[in-house]
Parts: sequence; structure tokens; C-alpha cells
Amino acid sequence: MREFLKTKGYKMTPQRELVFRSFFELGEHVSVDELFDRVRQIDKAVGYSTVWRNLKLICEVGLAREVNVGDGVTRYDRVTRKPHGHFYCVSCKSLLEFDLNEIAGRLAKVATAEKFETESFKVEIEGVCKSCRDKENRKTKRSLSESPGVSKAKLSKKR
Amino acid sequence: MREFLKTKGYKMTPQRELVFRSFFELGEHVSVDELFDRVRQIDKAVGYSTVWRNLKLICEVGLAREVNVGDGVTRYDRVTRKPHGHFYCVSCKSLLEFDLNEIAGRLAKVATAEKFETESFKVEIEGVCKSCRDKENRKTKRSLSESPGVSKAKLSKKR
DNA sequence: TGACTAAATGAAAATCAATTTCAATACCGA
DNA sequence: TCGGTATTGAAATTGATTTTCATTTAGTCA
Ligand SMILES: [Mn+2]
Ligand SMILES: [Mn+2]
Ligand SMILES: [Zn+2]
Ligand SMILES: [Zn+2]
Repeated sequence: MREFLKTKGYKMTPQRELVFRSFFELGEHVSVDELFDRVRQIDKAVGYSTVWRNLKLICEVGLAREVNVGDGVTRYDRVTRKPHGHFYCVSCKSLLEFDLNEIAGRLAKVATAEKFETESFKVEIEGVCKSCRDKENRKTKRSLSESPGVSKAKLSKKR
Repeated sequence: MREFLKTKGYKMTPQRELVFRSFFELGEHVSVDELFDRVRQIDKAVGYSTVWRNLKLICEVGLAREVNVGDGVTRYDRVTRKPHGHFYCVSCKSLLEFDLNEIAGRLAKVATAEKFETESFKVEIEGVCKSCRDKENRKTKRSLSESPGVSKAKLSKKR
């Protein structure tokens, strides 16, 4: 790792090493805050900006990519895995991956047709995961006699 | 429109009408600021929050959807059109649409396979549009004698 | 036609993630 | 070891978004 970074013109530091290691330990879909927490468990002295900057660096050198599901928090995904899309459960906010091989092919075709030079795809399916749906069903069944109407949902809640 | 909103329990106001009308006039991929500017051209007294809230309302009642390409600005897209994906040019930040019919079918299949209840798809191709690529080529050709190396890119720039 | 009440408005403030600033510190090549 | 550059950490800033709150208004009903 040290060597890899050196070739790209970056120095190695204890903080950097810790951030990199923690990121790869955490695995999929890591947010800055999650990574920060993890790093802090090991070294209380590391600053938030250091974690942030090094996470950016991990992207910069091509080891991770940003994942933005539109819930206000950017997550970071290792690029080791082959191209994949994400199920995003709007209920529990979990991300589940699915393979993108055939679909990626079609998308590439669409892109060339439009003379668009593709850098990356982003495919997302928004909805409700099985576990959340089951939970919801059970709740509904339990309370079928109560509260007849649900009032207008308050506008937004994000972030 | 007035009637449509009434059935959903909302009142009509001059501001609301103006915001709605302006939104549909502007068409595709409208940001709050763009809409705000447009509205202000007609009525200087309308507040930003009013525009924002009504844009949210347009989504709430199902007439628009948020589009988040991860550049920090949320855009809003009418739902009149059939499902489509977006080319996002990272250079000029323009959005170009492409049809999603076949791909949507495949995605739906993937979703059912995973017992995931789909609410919507989000398909994006990031890259460089033809016009930007041409521009870039011309520039490169012109300056082939200059600056031999490009230094490390500054980390991030978004928003 | 009023009068009432919940909804809507506008200005300002609050949020909140993301990013930058800057002075102090630490790498690492010579 | 030394010196110049990169990195760090705390704090401040940014910029979009969202909320608050006092005031106004739309729509309802007598
Ligand atoms: Mn992933
Ligand atoms: Mn669109
Ligand atoms: Zn879920
Ligand atoms: Zn372009």
C-alpha cells in the first residue's frame, strides 16, 4: 500500500494507514461517519477531516467509488467487486447488491448509440426489501381495527 | 389543478399556482433555484420557501420525482414521460434522457428474484457527452506542445 | 355576505453534510 | 540529520436544504 501510494506521489502516515485499513475492513457502503467512528475506536486523536480526506483519496486512486442513494449521506464502495447495481430499501435504508453484467452490456450499447463516452453506470432499484415488507404486513394485521385514516404525510424528512 | 389539489386536501393560492405553472413550463430537470428564479421573474414577492415547499408538493402528489446525480443539487423531473434513464455529462453537467423500456423489464425481473418490492428505478450513465468530447479534443490538439504533465488533481470540488 | 379555522406564506434562522482554512507537525529524500 | 513539502486536526465556512414562527389567506359554513 505504501508503495502503491508512493508511485502516485502520496506519503504514508499512521493516520492514513489506519483510515485505509479501517475502510477495507468495514467493507461495503461505508459512510464518512461510520469510518470515522471505526477509526476513532482505535485512535482517538485522528481528526474528522483526516478521515474525510483519506476517504476521498481512496476514491482518487481508484480503490473506491461514491454511492449516492439520495438520502443525504454519501457512501463509499470498494471497486474490487465486479459492476453491480443496488437495491435501496426506503424503509430500512439498507443496500443490497445485484449483478449488472447483462444490463451493463445494454447500457453500453445505449451509450455508444448516443455517442456518449461512458465512465460509469449507476443502477438502482428503490423499494422495500422482503424483511421490511414482512414486518409491515405483521403490523398491519395486528392493527386492522385501529386508526381509520392516515393524515397527509409531513413534507420531507431527509438528512 | 385546483380541483386535483382539493381532492388531496390542499388549498390553491396565487403563489402555488405560479409555482406549479412555472415548473411545468420549465420542463425537465429543474432545480429549486432555477424554479425560484423563474417564479421571481413574474412575482418578486414569492418567498424561496414557498417555491421549495410547492416543489416538494408537486412530488408529493405524484407529478414529479427527484433526480439526484450526486453533484449536490437536487433536480426535479416531471413524471409524465415514460420511464427513462439519464446520461450525466460530468463535464457540462447536462442531463440527457434515454429510453428504459427493455432495461426496466430486466430490472423488474432481478427485483422479483430477490423478493424486492420495486417502487422505482434509477439508471444513470456517467461520462462525457459528444459536444464536450469534441471541445476537449480541439483544446488538446491546440496545446500539444505545452505543459507536459498534469499534477495531482485537487481532492474534490463538488457542490 | 361575514366570520372562522386550518393551511399557506415569507423572512429568518437552523441544520447538516461536505469542504476549506491555517498553523502546527511529520514524512522522506538528499 | 536537515529542509521542503505533504499531512494533520481543529475550527470555520460553505451551500443546499429544511424548519420556525408570526402573519396572512383560502375555503367553508352559517
Ligand atoms: Mn455496492
Ligand atoms: Mn429526466
Ligand atoms: Zn428494508
Ligand atoms: Zn457535456
